[in-house]
Amino acid sequence: MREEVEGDEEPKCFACWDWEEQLPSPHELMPLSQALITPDLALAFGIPSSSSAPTTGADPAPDDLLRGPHSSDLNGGRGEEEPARTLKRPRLVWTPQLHKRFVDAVVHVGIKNAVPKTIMQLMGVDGLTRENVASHLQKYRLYLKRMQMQGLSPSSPSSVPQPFLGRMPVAALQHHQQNTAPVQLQQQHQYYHQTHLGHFPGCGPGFLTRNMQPPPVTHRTTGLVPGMGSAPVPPHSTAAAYVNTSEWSRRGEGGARRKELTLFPTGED
DNA sequence: CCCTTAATAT
DNA sequence: AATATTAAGG
Repeated sequence: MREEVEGDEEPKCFACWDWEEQLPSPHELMPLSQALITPDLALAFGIPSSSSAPTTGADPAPDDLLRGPHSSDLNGGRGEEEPARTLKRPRLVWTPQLHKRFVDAVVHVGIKNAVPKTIMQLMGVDGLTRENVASHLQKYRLYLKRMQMQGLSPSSPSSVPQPFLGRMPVAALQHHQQNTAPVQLQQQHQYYHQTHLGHFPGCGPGFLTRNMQPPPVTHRTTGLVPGMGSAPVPPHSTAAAYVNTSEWSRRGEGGARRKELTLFPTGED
């Protein structure tokens, strides 16, 4: 079923935002919780853009990218949106901001209710799919599990000998009320006011430490990783590992990497 | 149907 | 390596 369509490269690459240098400080660029996806994609997928009406959800029809023969209907009776045919959405890039939002949502509802759908809704990032979240959640859980294991591994031959991390700051796993759910779920940006979870290891020495973009370290000192809230970054530790960077411009030799979707919430942080 | 997990693909 | 997708089981 997976047929791939090759050869849709886009000459444009926004790979170089220099927001690190000069953020438009005036006010937020976006009102709140508005996902940024390339317009092309938004249209192509008929993703409900809160800003512009999805034109009846059907298809505005520009199909720049897909020259598809717009067959009347293919969904045999299922009159749904079908622009998404043959199109692959770019891989989602979990930026620290996005991840933060994810973690906040998880913590907010408590582990028990933290299922993909709910998380997705709470995050209120449009363009985010349940699969996106599910996949991330799966990984996130593995991460948490490892964290726990380190805490209590009395005699496991295979216990990971991590030099650091002698504790298990995993807060989400245990506490948090059995939130039966007063969580308001609406549709649009649903970023509840974040529960001042003062600190939470959104990402530790193993999670999102990769494509971390250097946050606007204007005056915030500390190499705080946006994704981990204000985790107790060891004063001298390796926390610095995040300065990575832009894989955007490196890593791949020839030139054409896959398109990536970096939708991100207006980082309200 | 949705969720979870593991395995696998890209 | 990070995500996506799928398969299988609940």
